[in-house]
Amino acid sequence: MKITPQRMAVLQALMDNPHHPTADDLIKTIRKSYPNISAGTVYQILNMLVSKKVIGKIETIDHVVRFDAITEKHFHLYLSDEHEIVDFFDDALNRIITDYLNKNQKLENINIEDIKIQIIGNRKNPEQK
Amino acid sequence: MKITPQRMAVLQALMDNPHHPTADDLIKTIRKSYPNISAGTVYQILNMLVSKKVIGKIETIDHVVRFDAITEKHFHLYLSDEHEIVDFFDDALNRIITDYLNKNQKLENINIEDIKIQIIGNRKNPEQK
DNA sequence: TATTAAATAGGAGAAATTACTAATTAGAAA
DNA sequence: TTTCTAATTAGTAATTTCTCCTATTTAATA
Repeated sequence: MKITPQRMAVLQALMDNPHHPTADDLIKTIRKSYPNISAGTVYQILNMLVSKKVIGKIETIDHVVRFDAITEKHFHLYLSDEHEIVDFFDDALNRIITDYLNKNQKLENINIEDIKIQIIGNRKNPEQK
Repeated sequence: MKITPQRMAVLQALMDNPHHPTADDLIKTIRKSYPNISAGTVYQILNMLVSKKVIGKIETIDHVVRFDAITEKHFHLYLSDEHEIVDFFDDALNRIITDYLNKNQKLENINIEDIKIQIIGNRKNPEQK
């Protein structure tokens, strides 16, 4: 995996943006300092980074693909009213679920690689963030 | 919500297919017996059924939108090698997670509407299904 | 039967993503 | 350094998936 200016720009742009940007968001950001980077290149780099597990690919409840620079294990809380994704870190929960599933007879023959949890909800008092 | 031949055909096709078909799969199936149903109509009906919670809309890890006739609460097990989605019913697990999250301080101000769990894995001995 | 509203077909169009190819670039070898 | 080779990229075309639009059809109502 070579280091190229395009790859650095994509990774930098994603690391600078904690709001789970879309491919298009990233293209627009990168083009401010790198006007003629190709959209195809950005898509290709994002896919490569995802396949190498350097970044994550997630999806909103309304089926928009977004990217995530945080690779530590975490869950996503989707605030549907606000169309916002909030990262949710909880090792204990992860352990509870993993242990539970590992003990499950039905999954005896399954090698569990990952568990994804999406919590869908909304703020009880939206006015006071 | 009127009963029309198109709506019946969409629902029937989805109920007859336990493999979480895509919209396109459904269109092809329905056209065998109903050659000139419009793709737009199928999409529109699927969306309506989803919004009325008659059916579910899910997504593979490779971001393909699929539909699911089963509306009981369940999780999805993605067998990535086989590109297959298996339904996974486990009320106990659902309760464990729900209780845990409801007790969580960080989610105090959040009204949890739904929890989606996707287990990603593969068979340990793929030859002997 | 006439009227009205809802639903559909069929095609155009939009958005996101991929495929392709020629040109460029990076790193290795000489 | 220069040359070579393979990987990478830009730019564009094409594809896929899905939505939008409108004329037509169908169904329900009076």
